[in-house]
Amino acid sequence: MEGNIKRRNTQQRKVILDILRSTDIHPTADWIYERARQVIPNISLGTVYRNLKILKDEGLILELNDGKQSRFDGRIDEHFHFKCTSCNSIYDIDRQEIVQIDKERLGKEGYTVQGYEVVFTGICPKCNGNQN
Amino acid sequence: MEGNIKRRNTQQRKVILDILRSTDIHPTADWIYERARQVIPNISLGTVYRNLKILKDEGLILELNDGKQSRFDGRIDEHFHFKCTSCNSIYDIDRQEIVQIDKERLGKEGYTVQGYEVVFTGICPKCNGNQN
DNA sequence: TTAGCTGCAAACCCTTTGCGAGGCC
DNA sequence: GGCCTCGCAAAGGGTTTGCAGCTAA
Repeated sequence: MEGNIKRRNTQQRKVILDILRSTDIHPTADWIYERARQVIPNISLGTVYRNLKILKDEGLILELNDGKQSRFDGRIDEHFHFKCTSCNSIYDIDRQEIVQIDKERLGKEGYTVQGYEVVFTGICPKCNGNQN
Repeated sequence: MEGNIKRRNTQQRKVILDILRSTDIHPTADWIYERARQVIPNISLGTVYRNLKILKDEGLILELNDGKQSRFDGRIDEHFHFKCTSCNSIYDIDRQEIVQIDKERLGKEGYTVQGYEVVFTGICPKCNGNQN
C-alpha cells in the first residue's frame, strides 16, 4: 500500500522510539506521551499515536492488546509475556527453547501461572485457497 | 469481592450463553447482540455487555483481546487460537500436546503461520511477595 | 418482598482524523 | 520547494453506567 513513503526522521519519532527502547514496562500511549513531553513539551498525543503506528508498521516496535488500551513493546525479538492479574504489569519472559512454554520454570522464578493464551497469526486455509 | 452475589437465571443471560456456545467464530458483542435480538427483540446492547461480563467473571466464557474490540469464546477448555491476518477470522486450534506449539502441524493443515503470541497470566513475583 | 436485572440513553475513554502551519530532505 | 509531519481539537467507536421500572426467587 504505502511501503514506499519516504519517512522523515523527525525528533518526535526518535524520542518516542528512544522512550520505548529504554523501558520494559510495556507502556500505554499516554505514558509515552507524558514521557515525551519532558523532552518536547508541546508534543501532542495525536503525534504520539501516529508515530507509534508508523513505528509498528515499520516493524520497529510491537503493539500488545491489553483490554481496551494498547501497550507497546520496544523489544522485538521473540519472547513471551507474563501479565500479572494483580497489578496488571506485563513482564518479558525470555524464551528457553524455540517454541516451548515452561510453566514450571516460571513457578521457580516466583510467578504463579494461572493461565496462558496462545494466539497464532497468519493466513487461514480459506484465505490461502482464495489467494492462489 | 462480589463472589456471593445471588445471580438470577434471566432469559437474557441464557440466550447469550446459548448463542456463544453454538458458534465457533468468536463473535463480538455486537454480533451477539444482533443474534440475541432474534430471540428477544427489545434486548439492549448494554444488557449484552453486562451479561458477557458476568459470564466471564463466572468462568463460563472467555474474552479475547482483538484490537479494540473484544471477542468472546464459549469454549473454555484449553485450546489455542489462530487469527488470520487476511480475513481476521479466529480459529480454534486443538492442543496436540499439553503445552506445545506445533507450527508444522498447522502448516500441514493449510495454515500459514506468520507469528504467534504467548501471554501468560497469573501473579508476578512482586505481587506474590506483597500478598503474604 | 426485594435485590438483582433490564432497556434506554447519555457518558466515558482511548484512538483516529481533518485542517492549516511547519520543517526535513 | 515538495510533501511528510506537526499541534490542535473535534469526531469516532466500542464499552460502561445512571436511572427508574421490572422480575426471578
